[in-house]
Amino acid sequence: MLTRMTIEPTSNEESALPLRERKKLRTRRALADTALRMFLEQGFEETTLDDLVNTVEVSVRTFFRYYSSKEEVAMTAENELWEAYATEAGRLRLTGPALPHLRDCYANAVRVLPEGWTDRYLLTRRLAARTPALRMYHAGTTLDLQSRLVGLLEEELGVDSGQDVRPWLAAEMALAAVRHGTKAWMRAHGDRAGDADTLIAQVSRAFDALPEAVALSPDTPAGTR
Amino acid sequence: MLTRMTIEPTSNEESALPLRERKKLRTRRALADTALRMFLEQGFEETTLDDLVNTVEVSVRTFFRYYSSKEEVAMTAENELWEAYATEAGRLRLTGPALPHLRDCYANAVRVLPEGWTDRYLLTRRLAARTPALRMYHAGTTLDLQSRLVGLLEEELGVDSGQDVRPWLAAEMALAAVRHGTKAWMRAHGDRAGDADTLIAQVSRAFDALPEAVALSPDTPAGTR
DNA sequence: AGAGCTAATGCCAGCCACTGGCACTTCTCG
DNA sequence: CGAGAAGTGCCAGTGGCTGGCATTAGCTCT
Repeated sequence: MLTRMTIEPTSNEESALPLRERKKLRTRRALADTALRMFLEQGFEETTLDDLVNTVEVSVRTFFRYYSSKEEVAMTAENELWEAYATEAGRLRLTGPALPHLRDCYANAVRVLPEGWTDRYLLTRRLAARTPALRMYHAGTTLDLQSRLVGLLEEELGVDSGQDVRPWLAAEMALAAVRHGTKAWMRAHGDRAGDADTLIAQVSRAFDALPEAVALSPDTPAGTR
Repeated sequence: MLTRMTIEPTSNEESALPLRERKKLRTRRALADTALRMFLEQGFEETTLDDLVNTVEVSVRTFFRYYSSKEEVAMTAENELWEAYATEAGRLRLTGPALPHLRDCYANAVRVLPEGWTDRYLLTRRLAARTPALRMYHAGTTLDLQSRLVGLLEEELGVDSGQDVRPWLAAEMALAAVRHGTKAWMRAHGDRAGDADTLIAQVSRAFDALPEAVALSPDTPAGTR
């Protein structure tokens, strides 16, 4: 249907793609959006894959051509963030200390994400917070990201991550800051939508708390929130 | 239970237990040992649960009364370590800086583990290193441990982990040090058995590298291995 | 020593996530 | 428009995991 489109009709958005690609994108999004909605409404375990694919009206087989697991489709929004984070981190040169750099890369990544992402992300995190299987999956996916960050640090610093634990430790710290900054962000939002700037602020705050955390001791009580 | 047993027969080992308990323990160990062996020989994915339970000669149903997943039985040795670590951390008072304290608790935990544990652990880690599903599972189980450590830090430091990210960050750092110290330990052992002291040494080294990792920067190249 | 209790096990039937193979439809491009 | 490719659906199957119930085996008490 609608074969030509030579004159570029509306040409709005990213939909200047061939028809087939647009349909794929629609299916992909329908799956992720419906999954998130259904999982939030009836629970992750309680919603079967059949429920989901029947609602979206695709076959199970097709679902698995888009997403490799039930967990993955639930965490789409987060995976988009990881993708953006890795891209940003690979794009910028490292000129100063590694952790502030990774902090800024995170901020850029969040800003790069499309309109409306923040809301989906908040919902995704809320779902994950009450679903053990998704917390597990989350922990797993950060392993990939971690390796990628180490690869970049290794390159920029000219160290060998096979010999030097520090790049690994730094990457772990960055991800820890992201995780717990995000948690603080979620806590701050009772149920109204969160905004990207607050997210960035909370995560940055967590990054900045890293040095205090290393030195954490009964003698030095006070600190950032 | 254990009504009489007044004369204490052989009384060797921990097997001064009632017969039924001893059988359970034997089944439990047979499952873990056989699983580890089979997974290493033919691969984790390639070995079905049926293979395992047929070899040990128990029913599938019984298997799941001992272990809650295929992953768990594979990682038994590591779970013993987490258990010991949490126990040690809960046992000792925190008098100085948190991270050195957690480092020492880890060392104690390793020393508390029974004879022969180190070998099983090395094999377990080797298996995990080549099995994505187990790396995922590993990442998941550390979440539990992390919460427990935070609970303890919270108590000792009198801070509210709901308001203060630092205990979370410190716990993450401790686990990061454990993970990458362990990795270094495994690298050091081509294929001969590793010993507990070297493990402790490598993990302690990683703990001590944490401050350097926070400060990691192109300007400060050198550092611990 | 034997009866009665309870814990542990085995068997069966089933759910659900996930996969390979093949036929069929739908878009694309020359 | 027609050929080839890309995407989809159906089907049958595997494997991890669970609930329910009958059966067995260790424990306890007299």
